[in-house]
Amino acid sequence: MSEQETVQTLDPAGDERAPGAAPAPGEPLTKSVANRLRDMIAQDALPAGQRVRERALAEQLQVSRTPLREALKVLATEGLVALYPNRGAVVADPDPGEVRDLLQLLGVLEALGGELACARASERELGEIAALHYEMLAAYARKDRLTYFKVNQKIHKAIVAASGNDSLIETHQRINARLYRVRYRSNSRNTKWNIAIEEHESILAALQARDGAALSNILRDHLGSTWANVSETFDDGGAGAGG
Amino acid sequence: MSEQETVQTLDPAGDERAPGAAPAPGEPLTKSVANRLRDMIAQDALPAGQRVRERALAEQLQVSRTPLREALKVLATEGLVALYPNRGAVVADPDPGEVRDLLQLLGVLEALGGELACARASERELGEIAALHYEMLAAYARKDRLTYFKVNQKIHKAIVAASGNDSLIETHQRINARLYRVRYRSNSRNTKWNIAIEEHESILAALQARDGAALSNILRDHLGSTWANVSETFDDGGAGAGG
DNA sequence: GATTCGTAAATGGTATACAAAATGATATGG
DNA sequence: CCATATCATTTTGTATACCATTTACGAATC
Repeated sequence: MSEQETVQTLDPAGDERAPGAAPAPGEPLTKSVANRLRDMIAQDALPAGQRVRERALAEQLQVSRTPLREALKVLATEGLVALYPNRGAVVADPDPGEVRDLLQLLGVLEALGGELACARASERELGEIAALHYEMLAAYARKDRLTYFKVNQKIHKAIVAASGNDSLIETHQRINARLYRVRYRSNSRNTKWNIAIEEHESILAALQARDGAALSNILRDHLGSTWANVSETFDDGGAGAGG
Repeated sequence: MSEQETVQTLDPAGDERAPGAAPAPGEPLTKSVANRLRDMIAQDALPAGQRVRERALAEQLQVSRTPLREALKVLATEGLVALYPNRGAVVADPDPGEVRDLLQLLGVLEALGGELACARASERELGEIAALHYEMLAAYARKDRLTYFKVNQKIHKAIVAASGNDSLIETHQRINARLYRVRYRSNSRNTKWNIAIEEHESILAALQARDGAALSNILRDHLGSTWANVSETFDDGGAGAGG
């Protein structure tokens, strides 16, 4: 049997999906709950380090414990929560070392994505990335940190998406999700904003020149400077994730 | 902060764990079932493309449907099975394009692992990798393909483990698991065995010289030739070229 | 004879109930 | 006043029951 139809990956984690309770028809509750939990973690509705009470959360989400527990197992596999036997789930709270490791990993993923994108991206995809780049510059000119952050994420996602390597795209999305909260926090205190902008100019240039080797190196270094910013937030404010 | 204790990652997928029904005390059934399913998939007890019947499998494993379903959700997140809404689970059966993508991804993961290993591995770790290397040569001399395959896997795993980057180690393990079956099959028909051996000599040399840049490049190319072997096992001869 | 519609069996999705373990409080003894 | 042990409550783990959807099979019709 070779029916392929619409496969349920249980983890699309697409761009902007409607928050709240938007139940797609015929969609398993587990998937819907997993998506909602990811959003809640990303926007600190479920703060890092906080214990997750199944019954309370299930009631809040208007579902039974069964799909919630299945979703938690998925989130645990993705590294967004940690499971302790007989003691439930805790929202993941990566320490500096873990964040550094994740950024290092994300670096090589984006490096590969950029290299493949240079070789395989369509002109239309390159144009869209360029458009996002200028959107980002606009946000920078307005000192609109929130918009900058979101568009910045879109750019990196678009570059990897242009690689055409689905496994890479999914892995990148997953690692990125684990860093979302930390990077969001770091973004609001980023003191080296201009450096990031300069690097992005190089990124766009290499991409438009389809210089895969150059783009690959830039992207790795780019996340190196991201680490420089993020690590600062661990020094001063970050310590006690007040729980 | 800092109760770390024994965190349940739900996916250690350690080396050789006892097959059959080895119930660890106090271990959640979901985790145990997930491990058993991974083994069953790896050794074709659950053939690729086969539909998974929940009730039958649950009875076979002597558990109820609940932990089995939770385990299937985890395996789906790992890409080992695909879930179709209201139509159940199917063991993943990657097509050539997907295998090529996964190998490309695995390549950059091992490249990073090798680079970090050169910088951070202890002498003891290097010694163990060298020992495995000679074990592999022994299996090659005996034309013992099964032992060769297993030791080969151990070597690559050990290199990445020596990187010290836990997130990288876990991601590598996960991508590798998705390729295990295909590579196992390809191993039994590998016609370029000597080339792989030569490459492994270079790998060991670069590692012992702690030449991270060199090892990084070799490991990427190494999986390129792995693709050359694997693609032969697909009847149509493989679509598209490697990297 | 092929196709389509209807019905029945089977399968997956969700909720609930029960059992085991852990956490927290309280009381008691030092 | 503090430490410890015991007990009640809470919470997780697992199994089972119920419902919705899908799928297979057969009959009727074109």
